[in-house]
Amino acid sequence: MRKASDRPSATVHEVARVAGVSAATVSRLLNGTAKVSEDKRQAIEDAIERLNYKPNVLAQNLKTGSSRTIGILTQSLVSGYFADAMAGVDEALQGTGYAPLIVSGHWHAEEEAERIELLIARRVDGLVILSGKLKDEQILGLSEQVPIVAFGRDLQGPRAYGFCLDNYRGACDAVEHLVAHGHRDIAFIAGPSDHQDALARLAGYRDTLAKHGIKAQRKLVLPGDFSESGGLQAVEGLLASGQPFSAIFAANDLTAYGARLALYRRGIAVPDQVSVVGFDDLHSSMYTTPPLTTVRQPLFDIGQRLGRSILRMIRGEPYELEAPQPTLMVRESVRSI
Amino acid sequence: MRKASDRPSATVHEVARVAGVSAATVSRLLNGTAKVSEDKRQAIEDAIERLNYKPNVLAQNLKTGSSRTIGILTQSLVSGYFADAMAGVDEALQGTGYAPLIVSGHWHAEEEAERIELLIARRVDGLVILSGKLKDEQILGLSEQVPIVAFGRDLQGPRAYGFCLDNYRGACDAVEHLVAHGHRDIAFIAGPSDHQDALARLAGYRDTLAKHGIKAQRKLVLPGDFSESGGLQAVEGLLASGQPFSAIFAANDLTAYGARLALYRRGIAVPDQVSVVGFDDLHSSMYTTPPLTTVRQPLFDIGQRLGRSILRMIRGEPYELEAPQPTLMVRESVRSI
DNA sequence: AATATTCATGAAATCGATTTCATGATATGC
DNA sequence: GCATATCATGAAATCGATTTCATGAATATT
Repeated sequence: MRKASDRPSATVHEVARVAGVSAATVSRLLNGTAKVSEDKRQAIEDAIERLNYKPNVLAQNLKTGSSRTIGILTQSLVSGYFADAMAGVDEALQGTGYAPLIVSGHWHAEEEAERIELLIARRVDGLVILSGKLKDEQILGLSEQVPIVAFGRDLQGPRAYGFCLDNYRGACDAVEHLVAHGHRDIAFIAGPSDHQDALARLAGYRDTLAKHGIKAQRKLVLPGDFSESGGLQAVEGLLASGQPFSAIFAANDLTAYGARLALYRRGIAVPDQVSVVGFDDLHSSMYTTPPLTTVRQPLFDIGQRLGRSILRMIRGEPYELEAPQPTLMVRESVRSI
Repeated sequence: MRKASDRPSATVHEVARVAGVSAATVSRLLNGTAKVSEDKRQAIEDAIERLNYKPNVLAQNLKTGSSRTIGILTQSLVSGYFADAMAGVDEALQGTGYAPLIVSGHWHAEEEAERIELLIARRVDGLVILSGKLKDEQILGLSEQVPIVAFGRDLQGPRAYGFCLDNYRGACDAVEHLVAHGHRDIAFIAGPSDHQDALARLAGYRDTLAKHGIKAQRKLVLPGDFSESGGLQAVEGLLASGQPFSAIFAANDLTAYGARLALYRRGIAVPDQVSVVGFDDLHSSMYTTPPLTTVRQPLFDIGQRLGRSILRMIRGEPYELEAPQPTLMVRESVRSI
């Protein structure tokens, strides 16, 4: 089914020769840069058809100085959290002629800087940064070379713009929910102490307890690391400490999964004996047993906004600025006492 | 902290002028294409340092006709299954100068073909295909334009090579495990009926039952679609049918999650009343309650092999051919009866 | 009808590297 | 000591598009 003409790699010049015009005219027609007469248009289109001409993107890139590529810096390729955001960016890029170039920094500032260097060397037209450990000034500096939008940091510069989800508010909502269900001995499994989001969630937890006149128990705040094993260990520690508690607020869903498993292992029923609330709303949280009540981050939506914004920024158009809001997804892991 | 010389975009010619040599010599030094005398080497390196010269990748791409890019066709950007494989490919590409360009076909042949077209237009040097609905002949055809390695299909061509995991064997192992634990009424929740892997798993299920002289009950084979909701509905249907069963083998982990939730909703304990086995071994399967016994596909490893193989193929070197084996991960969702 | 504009078009320059080809300078062989 | 082979090097061509600039034709203006 393969016509001889299927062989690609005809050039503008060949097309021009066959159509009896100059290469300039072909280019003009293709890019709509200038009007070309009807008869030549026809001739050129015929030639293109006949030769199965496809412009050489590499040559276009060189000439225009742009790779029609958007760099995405994520922190993990296997995290459902980041995957959602990346899918959003991808969606926003669909049909625009831009393709995403994805690299991972693995939560390591040096590696991030290195990967971004690579992206810039490849002449990405814009950069989407998802969280990470780079300092704001570094990003601002980088933005002199390439426009940047970021999630997970508050940035504002001529060519850099970043926003955070309101983690504090999300945490408040979660704890309010537990308090409203009669819980007062609420444990919190924290995230990494050098992580902005984790800190905001901790603050929301503390302030909400205080607001309701609940004394904060030191022993109820457990260290964690945003991973399942961290959650598991935290709960094992909590159980071992003998400190009474009726609910757990985990700094993220993975932590909640681990906590859930630790309770299961000890034969403690969720939510009948202990209630659990997470943060993030990963896909799988809808299908845990029981389905997890958690604070939703609309990551796909965030990704889309980032994608649209970076395109706007590249084109010099104004871009949107409102940060999305977290919402509490009430499912089945919390019970009134 | 930004020196004036930090401004990039010096060219070979500027470097050549500053170093008092020709552009050709600079290129030769940088690529090691030919020997250059010690004094010139020194001069060139000084000039590069002084001008903060970075080769323009876009120009290199045009001249060499390669983009130093590997296309990855996945079926979903948010699936933990594919994410693992992509991470493996990424890992294999690390430090080789090749970057991955990821597109998703969403299990839709036309979309796959379209995206691949895009990748080829971008002059990817190689293509990694993860599963999908394209026909083998289509892939073979594509491989005339670009070397291809694929997972999830058996391919063998001059510039195309694909392998599958032994899904049949994995399914046999799973069912053997259940039988060995005394189960005879084993339900199977299938995958999409147009999916090669799903069919192989079904065959493994049937054959293993037969091998043990267990009569296959039609009502014990439920339709599914590789998703949680499919698993949930399947079990609801099974329960409604009144057909007795003591174990469920789900065609993949997501299905198992859904099945698990359906049982939970009816107050049926896993594994005490019903045992469950999955397939894939997603990360989260280690932290479900109970942790899921499942057949592991070493997807990261597979991704690495794919990445290494495509690089080899591009360079014209011989590449590895052995397919990886599935292994049963025994955890806590199966109990003897 | 004569001049001023507008307009479509092609030739050639350009983007920034790599590579061929020619050349003059060494090194080697007899 | 002369011819030949080897070698480092630079000038120029090349990859395949886009874009500037010049030009002659067509149209508008008075």
